[in-house]
Amino acid sequence: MSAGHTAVTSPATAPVVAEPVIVCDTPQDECGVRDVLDRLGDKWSVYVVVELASGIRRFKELQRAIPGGISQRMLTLTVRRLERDGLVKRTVFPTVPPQVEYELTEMGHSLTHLVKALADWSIAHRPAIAASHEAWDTAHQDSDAR
Amino acid sequence: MSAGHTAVTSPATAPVVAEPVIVCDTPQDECGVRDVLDRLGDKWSVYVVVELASGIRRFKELQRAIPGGISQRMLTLTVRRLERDGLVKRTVFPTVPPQVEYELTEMGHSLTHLVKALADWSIAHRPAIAASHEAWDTAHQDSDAR
DNA sequence: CCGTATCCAACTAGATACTG
DNA sequence: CAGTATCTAGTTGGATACGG
Repeated sequence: MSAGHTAVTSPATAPVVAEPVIVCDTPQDECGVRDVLDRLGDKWSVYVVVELASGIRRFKELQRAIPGGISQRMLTLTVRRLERDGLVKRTVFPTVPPQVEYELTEMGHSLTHLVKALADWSIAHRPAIAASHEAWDTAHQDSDAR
Repeated sequence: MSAGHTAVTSPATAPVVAEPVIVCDTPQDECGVRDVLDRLGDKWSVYVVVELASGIRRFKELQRAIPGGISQRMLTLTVRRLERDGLVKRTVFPTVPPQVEYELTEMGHSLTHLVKALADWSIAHRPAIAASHEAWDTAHQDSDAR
């Protein structure tokens, strides 16, 4: 195609977009990304999904396994929400003392694939992000905070 | 066999785990999923990334394009954070009036692939989740506080 | 046009105590 | 053991006004 000629409107000339820019059809409607994020974006849901990905867990087991120490209240809320979403199945055994088991549903398991992808990306780019942080902080230590 | 009598130890018998249960090596350390989620889990970051996936945008363009109407404050905070993370590149043109352009970095573009995966999952499972919600609500409209 | 600063409302999450 | 209820602290996000 013809070389650069009239880039009147914007100072930027090259689109630079290397990839096919995959996203979605309707930028105005957030395509549904928000849905998943509203589900996993909270503080604990991911931990529960990750732990449950390894198998069936009881309430207390779940609580102990989750790093950071989740409170009973938050674990209950999180697990209830996941159950309502159909990602987790809750089974109550009418024993004494009571026993409740949690496990991922099929849909819940399919989510673990996404979580895995997220983790992979995170680990792969962690050094780059850390470097970017340092560069930014260095460049802004005078004008920014303090 | 015997009726509900002594199911003391563990009522669950079969592991039921169909998939290879892919997640990560260290369940105790959240594997790094939290990192990405802390980045995308907020209210606006994803919208910015999605919009920027289509090309270079100016501040005002970004603000107008984002559904729901983001405030200047939040757009600034969001975009600054993404810049610090190395996902977005910010270019200032010393013109009058000032002009600032935002675009995804290479790393930012790689993130759009994840966002796409998230969107796909969301759209694919949206009906199932909605159905689950309805079922749950119906089953709990009596015992739960509406 | 592109922000920054300040104040304030809303939501989220923790600690604690109590129930079945 | 597995929750529920209540109260409170911390964080997030919006509105507005002002500055470069």
